[in-house]
Amino acid sequence: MEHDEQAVQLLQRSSAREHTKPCQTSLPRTHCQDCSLATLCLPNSSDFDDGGAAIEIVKRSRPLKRGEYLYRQGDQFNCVFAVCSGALKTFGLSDDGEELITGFHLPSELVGLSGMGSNIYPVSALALEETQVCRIPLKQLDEQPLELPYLRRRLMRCMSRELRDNQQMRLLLSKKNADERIAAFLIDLSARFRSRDLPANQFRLPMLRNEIGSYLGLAVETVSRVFTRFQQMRLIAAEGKEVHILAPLELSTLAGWHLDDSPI
Amino acid sequence: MEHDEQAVQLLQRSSAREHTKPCQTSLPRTHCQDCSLATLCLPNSSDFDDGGAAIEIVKRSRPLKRGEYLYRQGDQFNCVFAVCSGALKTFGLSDDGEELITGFHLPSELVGLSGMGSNIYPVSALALEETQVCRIPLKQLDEQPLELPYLRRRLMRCMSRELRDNQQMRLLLSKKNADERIAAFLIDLSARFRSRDLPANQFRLPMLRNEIGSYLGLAVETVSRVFTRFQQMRLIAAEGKEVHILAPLELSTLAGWHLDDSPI
DNA sequence: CGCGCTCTTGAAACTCTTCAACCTCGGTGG
DNA sequence: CCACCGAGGTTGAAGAGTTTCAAGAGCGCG
Repeated sequence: MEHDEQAVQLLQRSSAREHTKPCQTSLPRTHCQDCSLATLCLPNSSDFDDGGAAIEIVKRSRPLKRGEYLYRQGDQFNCVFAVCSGALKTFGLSDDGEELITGFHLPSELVGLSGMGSNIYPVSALALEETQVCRIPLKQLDEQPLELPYLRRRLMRCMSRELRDNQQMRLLLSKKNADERIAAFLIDLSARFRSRDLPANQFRLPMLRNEIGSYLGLAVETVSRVFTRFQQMRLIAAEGKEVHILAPLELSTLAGWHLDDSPI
Repeated sequence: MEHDEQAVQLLQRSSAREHTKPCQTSLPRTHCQDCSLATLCLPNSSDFDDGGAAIEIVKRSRPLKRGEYLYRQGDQFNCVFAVCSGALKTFGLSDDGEELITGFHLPSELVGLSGMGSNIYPVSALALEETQVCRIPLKQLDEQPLELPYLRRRLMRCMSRELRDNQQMRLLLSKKNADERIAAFLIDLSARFRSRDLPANQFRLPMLRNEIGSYLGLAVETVSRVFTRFQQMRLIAAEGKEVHILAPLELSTLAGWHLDDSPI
């Protein structure tokens, strides 16, 4: 597992007209405009009053292998990342060295926002599978005020969104039992797949059972038991990481989302 | 309990030279410069490159009485608030109508950030005691990009801070037992009092036991039992809401903060 | 092929919640 | 002035849910 600076080695991005020779890693030159996630990663493209400036500073990194770090807890904060493909987890370490997962990040989602206000990343980010990200270099927003109103707003909105998600997770962790937590977790994942126009009721979990447990504040064994119980109840069909949601409505009811389901 | 719009009735702020006649509510005219919390609420005043513009838009509201709402869950997002005096709690409602507390807000701290990216406040904010706030009208940061770099940065930093605090709370809720939660809660409060140059080891809790429980994901009875146990262990002395921390170090150890204690 | 990791399952142990009772205190009204 | 009342707080005992410990099955990979 390499460290951030090596791991995220940036490509030289070719400008629109300029034709550069292929670099060693032979990665595709990319533009946000070409990206299949553009509408998700940069929503409201009508809002593009930066004249393309925002896009110019976003660069795609070389792919991360499974188990590779995007950044580590304590690293100097450089930039925020948008996931292009694959999946990441962010986590910190507890006193006894146990890994405590704070989030999973799928394509079209941003990673690293929590480091924004300070000099360092407060958690580590690691690839759960072959993963590609786009790097949004911000240095310190403090020292170098962004002159890109569009991107700034987008970041603001994402942070606010993450704040609300976090609060909802806190409610989940304080008040919900194991069944409700797993149900909510599956429904949440389902919605995130749907937002990418992927099958919402049939997907592959990018994380292990024990990672689900760490995220939801449950022991692995409990996660496993709940999965088994859900299958007996015909709510889901699961085979390893492959999951079919058989009864989405019942599952949603079980999850019992209440505060604000609507992401606005 | 009144609604936001009535509750937060703004004063006309007098300009520096202009002498206006007292208004009916006879509240003191205030400036950020005069505020005892200025260095906390607006840290790094050397950084004041807005030429005072940021300060101009901040207005102090009339005091809220205990039990009065600052805003309600679902209200349209108008502004962020800085607490001047008193204390607030923010909370949502669960399916069964139970109140779920997401945070306590003491003087010098901001309230309402989680509504920033959307049109509405995702939680309610209510005064735990006589409370005064300063209103920072932002409308929608989206539509009306702030031209106040200093204030914008301050908000950014606060959101990021809140993100990290939230993640730490999630760790607390997933992994810590009742003793550890209460210890962490007291240590956190202690630090927040200290940052205002108030006694860090002797303070009055602005919230009820059941509110502590709601915040920490514990039953009231559990909170009460832990308080009793801590007193038997001579970690604290508590009489109602009045708390003395007798053994700050032991309490910190018990709390076992690990991820990032340093607020940067 | 076997080793290790993941996942599953069972039984015991433990923590926290729930239910119920009681206490204290401050406010209110007789 | 005192009794009453309700809210907040404390304490005990029973019960539920989850963790922990232990063992075994499945599976991929060197």
